[in-house]
Amino acid sequence: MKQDLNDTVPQQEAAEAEDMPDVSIKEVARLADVSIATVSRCINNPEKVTAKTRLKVQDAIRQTGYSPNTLAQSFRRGRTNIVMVVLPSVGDPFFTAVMRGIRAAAKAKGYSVVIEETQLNTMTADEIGAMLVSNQTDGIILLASMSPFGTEVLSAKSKRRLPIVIGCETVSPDLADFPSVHIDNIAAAKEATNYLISQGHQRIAMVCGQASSLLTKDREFGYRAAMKQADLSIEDGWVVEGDLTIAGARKATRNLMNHGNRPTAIFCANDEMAIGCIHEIKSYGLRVPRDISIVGFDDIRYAEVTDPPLTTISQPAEEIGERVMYRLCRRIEAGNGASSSPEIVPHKLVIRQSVAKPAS
Amino acid sequence: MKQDLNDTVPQQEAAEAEDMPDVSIKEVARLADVSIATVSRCINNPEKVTAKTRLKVQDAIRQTGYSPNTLAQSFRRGRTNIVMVVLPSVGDPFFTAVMRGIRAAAKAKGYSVVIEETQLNTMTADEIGAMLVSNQTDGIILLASMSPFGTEVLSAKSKRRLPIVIGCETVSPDLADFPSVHIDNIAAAKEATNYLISQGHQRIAMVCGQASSLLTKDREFGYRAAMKQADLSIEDGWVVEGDLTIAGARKATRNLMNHGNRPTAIFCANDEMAIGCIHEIKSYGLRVPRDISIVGFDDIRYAEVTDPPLTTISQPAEEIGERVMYRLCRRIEAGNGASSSPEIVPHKLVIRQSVAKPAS
DNA sequence: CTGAAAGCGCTTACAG
DNA sequence: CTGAAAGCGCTTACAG
Repeated sequence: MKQDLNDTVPQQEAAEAEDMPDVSIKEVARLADVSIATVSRCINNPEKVTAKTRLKVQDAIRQTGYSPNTLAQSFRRGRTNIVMVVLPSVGDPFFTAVMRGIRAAAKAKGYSVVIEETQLNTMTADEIGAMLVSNQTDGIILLASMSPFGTEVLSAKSKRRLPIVIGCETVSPDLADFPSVHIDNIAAAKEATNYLISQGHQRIAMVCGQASSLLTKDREFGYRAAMKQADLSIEDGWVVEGDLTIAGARKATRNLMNHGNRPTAIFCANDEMAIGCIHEIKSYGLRVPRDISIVGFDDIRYAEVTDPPLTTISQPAEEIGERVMYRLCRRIEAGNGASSSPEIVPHKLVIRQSVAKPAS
Repeated sequence: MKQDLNDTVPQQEAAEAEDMPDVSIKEVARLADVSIATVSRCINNPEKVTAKTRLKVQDAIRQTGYSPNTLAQSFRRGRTNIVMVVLPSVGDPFFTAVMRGIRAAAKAKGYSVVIEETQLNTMTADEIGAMLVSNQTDGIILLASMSPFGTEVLSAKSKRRLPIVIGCETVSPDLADFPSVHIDNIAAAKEATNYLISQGHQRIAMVCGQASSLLTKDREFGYRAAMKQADLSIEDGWVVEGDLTIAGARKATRNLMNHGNRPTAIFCANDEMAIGCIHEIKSYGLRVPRDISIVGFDDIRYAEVTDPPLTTISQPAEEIGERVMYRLCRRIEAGNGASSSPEIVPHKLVIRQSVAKPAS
C-alpha cells in the first residue's frame, strides 16, 4: 500500500523538480527527517538502512528531484570514473571500432572516456607527464606506441597507482609490466605474406608505418620472415614507409611504381594505406589485382566496399576494445595485483578480391 | 640571480617528485613558509602576490612536484572543464572531422571532451535526462537531431544553466533559443540536385536518412525543391531511406535498381551512403557514372579515393567543430547572455567524376 | 540501524 | 599583500 503510494508520485512533482535549482543532500535529509549520512547510505548502501527509512528517503529524493553532485562524489572518493585513451589517429576506422568496444565496456562499468589523439612516440617525457596530470583520470588505455622516454614516465605513474593497460600495440620488453591485449602481429603479417606467396608472387613489397611504431615493426618483421622462409629476396626500395594514412600510402606507392624492379604485390600495414595504394595504382592506369595484388591489414568496414574488395587481415577490433577496458577496470579495482600477462586475441585472413596470380 | 637559481632546479628533484605520493597544497605551504591561501593565489592569481613570495612558492612547488588536485578544484569551483558531445555516429568520417575541430578548440580552451554516441531522436525524455545528469559536464554540444520530447528536457536543462549548442543539424523552431552552427542544408541539396539536372538528368532519385533526422529532411527538401523548380517529377519509390550507413544505402539502392522506372542519377544524403550506393550499383554489373551518376554529401576523406572519385557537397567540418566549441565556451562563460543566432558556414559543390551525362 | 562529526583539497571573501 | 577561517557536498569511521 505504502509502496504503491511511493511508486505513483505524480508526474508533476518531477516536472517541478526539473525547474528547481540544484538540491543538495541536506534538503533531502531535512525533508525525510533523517541525517545526511542516512541519505548517503540509502543511495550507496541501501542494505544498511531499514526499509522504512529507505522509503522515506526515496520519497524525499523524488520530491526534490535530487541527484548527487558527482563533482563532490568524485572529490570525496578520489575517483573520477573517467578513463583516458591515447591513440595515434581517431580518424582511422580501425580505432573507431576499438573505441566502440571501449565505450561499450566503459558504459557498462560506469566510466566516461576522454580521448587523447597523439603520436606518443614523438613526445618528450615532460610533454607526456603534462598530459597525464592535466587529465585527472582513473586510468589510461594506450593504443599507441611509446618512446623509451615515455615508457619511463609511464612506469613511474603506474607505480603511483595510475593503472595503465595497452591495446593493439605489440608490447616491448620494457612495457611487460603492463597488461595488454592484442593480436599476434608477427604471425598475422606472415600469414598475409604467405598467402601472396602461395598465389605465385615473388616480388612482394611492403608499405609500412613509421619506424617508431612497434606494431608496424612487428608487421614488417612478419613480412620479412615469411619472405626469408620462402627464399624470396626483398630488394632495396621495396619496403617503403607510409604513415598509416591514405596520403602517406599514395606517396609510398609512387616510389614502388617507379622502382626499377616493380613488385607484383604489395602488403600494406593497414587498410587505410591499402585504400590509398589501390587508388594510386589505378592512377597509373594499372588494375588491381590484374596488374598488382594488394593485401591490407585491419579489415575496416570500407575493406568490403573498395574496388576491388580488399583481402586483408581481420582483427576483432571491438573485442580488443572491450577486453582492454575490462582489463583496465580490474587494474583500477584490484590495483597492480591484477594479472599483467598479455592477452592475445585471434586474427583471421579474409580473402576477397584484391589478390590474383601475378601476370608475369 | 635568484631567478637563475630557480630556473635550474636540478633534474633530480623533479625525478624524485615523480616517485612521491601525492602532495597537497599544505606541504607546499609549509615548505614555502606561507599559508595555503597564498599558494593558491600564486597558482591562480599570481599578480596578487609579491614577486618575492611568488618565487618562494614556485620553488616549493618545483621541489615537491606539486600539481593541484583537479578533483578538488572542480568540486570547489563547481566546474569540471569537461564538455559532452552527443552525436549519432562516431564512425562516420564526417563526424570524426567535426570532432577534430571540437578537440582542437577544446584543448586550446582547457576542456576535455567526452563523447556520447546515441540516436537522440529515439530516446525518451527520461533517458535523455538520465544521460545528462550522469555526465557532470559544463556544457553540451549536440550534433544529432532531437525528438520534441528531448527538446523539452533540454530546454529545461538549459534554463538551469547547462549551456547547450547545436552543430551541423538544422535547427527547428523550438530549438531556436540554442546557438547553432551549420551549413545551409537546403541550399546545398538544391545545388547538388541542380548540378545533376544541368548535366541532363531527369530521373533523379534520392537516398536519404531516417525520417526523424532534421538534417536529412532539409536535404530532402532541397532536392524536392530543385526537382519541382525544374519541372521534373519524382516517382513513387525514388526517395528511399538509407540510415546514413553503407549497409543501409546498399539496401536502399537495391530498391532503386529494381524500380520499374530506374533513375539515371542518385543523390545521397551523405558520402558514407554514396560509397555503399556505388558498390551496390557495381554489383549489378553497372558502371558509375556511365550508367548511373552519383552525388554525395559531406566530402569525407574517402570521397577522393572512391572509384570513381565522388562528386559531393563539401562541408567545412573541422571549422564547424571549432566554431561550435568556441560558441559553447562563450555560453559557459557568459551564460545565456551570449548570442544565440545561428551561424551559417559555407558549403561547396566539389565536382569529381561520379557524374556524367545520362546514357538514355 | 542511525546520527554527529571529521575531513577530502581547494578557493575566496573577510580582516588586518 | 597575506593569513585565518569558512565552506563547497559528499562519505565514512566512530559511537551509541
